Amino acid sequence: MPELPEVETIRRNLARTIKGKRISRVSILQPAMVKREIAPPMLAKRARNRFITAVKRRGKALLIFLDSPDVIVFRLGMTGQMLWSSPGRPVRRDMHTHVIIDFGAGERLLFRDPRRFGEMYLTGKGNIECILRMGTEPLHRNFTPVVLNSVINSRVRIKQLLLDQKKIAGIGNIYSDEILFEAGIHPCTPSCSIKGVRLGKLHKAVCLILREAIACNGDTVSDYRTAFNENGSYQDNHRVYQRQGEPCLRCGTPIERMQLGGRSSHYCPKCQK
DNA sequence: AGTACGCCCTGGCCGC
DNA sequence: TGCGGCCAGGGCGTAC
Repeated sequence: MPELPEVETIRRNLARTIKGKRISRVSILQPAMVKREIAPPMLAKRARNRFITAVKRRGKALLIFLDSPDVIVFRLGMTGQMLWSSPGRPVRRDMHTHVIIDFGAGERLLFRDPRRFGEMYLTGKGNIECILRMGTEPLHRNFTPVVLNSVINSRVRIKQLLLDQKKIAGIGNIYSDEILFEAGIHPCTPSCSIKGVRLGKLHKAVCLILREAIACNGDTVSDYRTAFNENGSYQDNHRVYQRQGEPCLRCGTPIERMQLGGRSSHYCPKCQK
């Protein structure tokens, strides 16, 4: 499932391929995937003939900036993919391909999403923050232990808090489990009870795990692919995620799994207190 | 207001 | 072997 490291990998791929290019056509094959007030035909019309000035990311959202007041926002949900297709390495569209952005000369970007939890929309550049309403960017240099302390101010269990995009942007179910293991913190710990050394460890773990995952080009547990249709490799580095029953890599205790707020949570009962 | 939960969707996997 | 049913979960809407 695309979380911050996966979207960042795709962003870097697209910055190399589509930045500076002109959109010749936008084909919306599945109009239901286009959300918000601007209807699919209008979106296609407003994006047509526009140059792409930048490819950015905010949390798990991918932002394609146009040389107009508009920006195209993609949210990939659980199984969304952004696939780059060129004459040298063509990608064939299938029943799960919902949008095709053509650049001419056989170059195109495909938005695919089998489970259709993703979405696409067009909005004004000035509206982005207002629409996304996301919290702090964990890899930005202004994300400090002091900032982390200020957002973990509730009694909500830390696992659920890490998943709250309004608090910290971009962390999903895989990385929240991996971060809490790295920090040695039990997922049920009340957020506001994490102070001092433990807070420092948590801050360090957030930065470390996310950077490590980006270095791996993300985590392919199921559908995620880079924009070049390649697998990530972070799944080979899981300490706890989907390792229930297997020995903890640190102490050998079997990894446990529990439901927390409707999401599965994996942890070592001995290493995480 | 802050928190909890159900819903959307479909491929893959499990068990009979 | 085949098929029915259930599970995964990001983000939002609703309920309490």
